[in-house]
Amino acid sequence: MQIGIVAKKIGLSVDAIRFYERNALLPRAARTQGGFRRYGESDVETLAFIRRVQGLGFKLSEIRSLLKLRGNRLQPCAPVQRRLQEKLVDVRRRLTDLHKLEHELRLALRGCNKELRKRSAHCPILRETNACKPESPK
Amino acid sequence: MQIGIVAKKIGLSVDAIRFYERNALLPRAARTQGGFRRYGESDVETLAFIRRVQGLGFKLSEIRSLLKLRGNRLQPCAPVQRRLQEKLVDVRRRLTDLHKLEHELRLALRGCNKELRKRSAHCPILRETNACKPESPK
DNA sequence: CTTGACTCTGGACTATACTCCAGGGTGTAG
DNA sequence: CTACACCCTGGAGTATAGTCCAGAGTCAAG
Repeated sequence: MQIGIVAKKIGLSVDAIRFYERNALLPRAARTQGGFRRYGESDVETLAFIRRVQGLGFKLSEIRSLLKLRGNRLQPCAPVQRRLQEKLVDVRRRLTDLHKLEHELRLALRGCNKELRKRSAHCPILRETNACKPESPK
Repeated sequence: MQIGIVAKKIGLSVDAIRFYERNALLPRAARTQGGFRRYGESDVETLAFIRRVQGLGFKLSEIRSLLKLRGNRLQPCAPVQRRLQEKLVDVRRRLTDLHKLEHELRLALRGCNKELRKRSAHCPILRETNACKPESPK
């Protein structure tokens, strides 16, 4: 298969596949005499794997390390599990942060609404008053 | 006040303040003969404002537009409210996405645990089987 | 052999919000 | 006057995950 076919099959751009090769997510593909990349089913599977774990929130550098485990003959679950666990922790931290942000935004909006009910057009966010104090995010 | 003092006061780096000036978040500061920036209280307030809304999740380009409203004599609440509302929608979308991701990760981990209970060390994530199908995140 | 679709490489570019640097000038206390 | 801390400018670098490009070559069909 040539790269365009694979790209279509997996739903990636040709450029993305070449990018993965350049960045050691894929081995250097076999070539025709003319220099065209030739792919087989196992390449397609690798790309599908990449998409799969990317969908789990892993970044390419992390995927590189997952791919090494995958290349291992006895594909050991434990290290994968550890990575999943870490990623879950990370996602939960981001969830917490976003929930806080949502809260702050709702507070700020409440401030605006209050002002509008008073028929004042002056915005409490724009005023210097600490209308909403987001505790300087580090 | 010179820039270092302001930086300390607000909790920003000197470089960040200069960066804001270069990027039109702050007006070009007044200078001494020697070319040192001189700041007054209103500059400090502007910087505090920037930090405040940055804490609400606004990016610098959005803050630039908020700063225009702030410069307006009658600081109108309505447009600010609209922006807050949009930001809230955005944050909620991100929350939804992250919740989905958390779910996927928990599913994947469950797959690993099941495998370990079977005393098999082979990882369902690493196998080509669609152990977890993240629906190609377009 | 020609045509048209496809592919090759290397490098530049995108967005974000800064940080870090060199090489030089300034301000002020002693 | 001399230190020494501070400041100036312009530009490069950081991380991420690619995209887009020019200029050239290749492949398969007709």
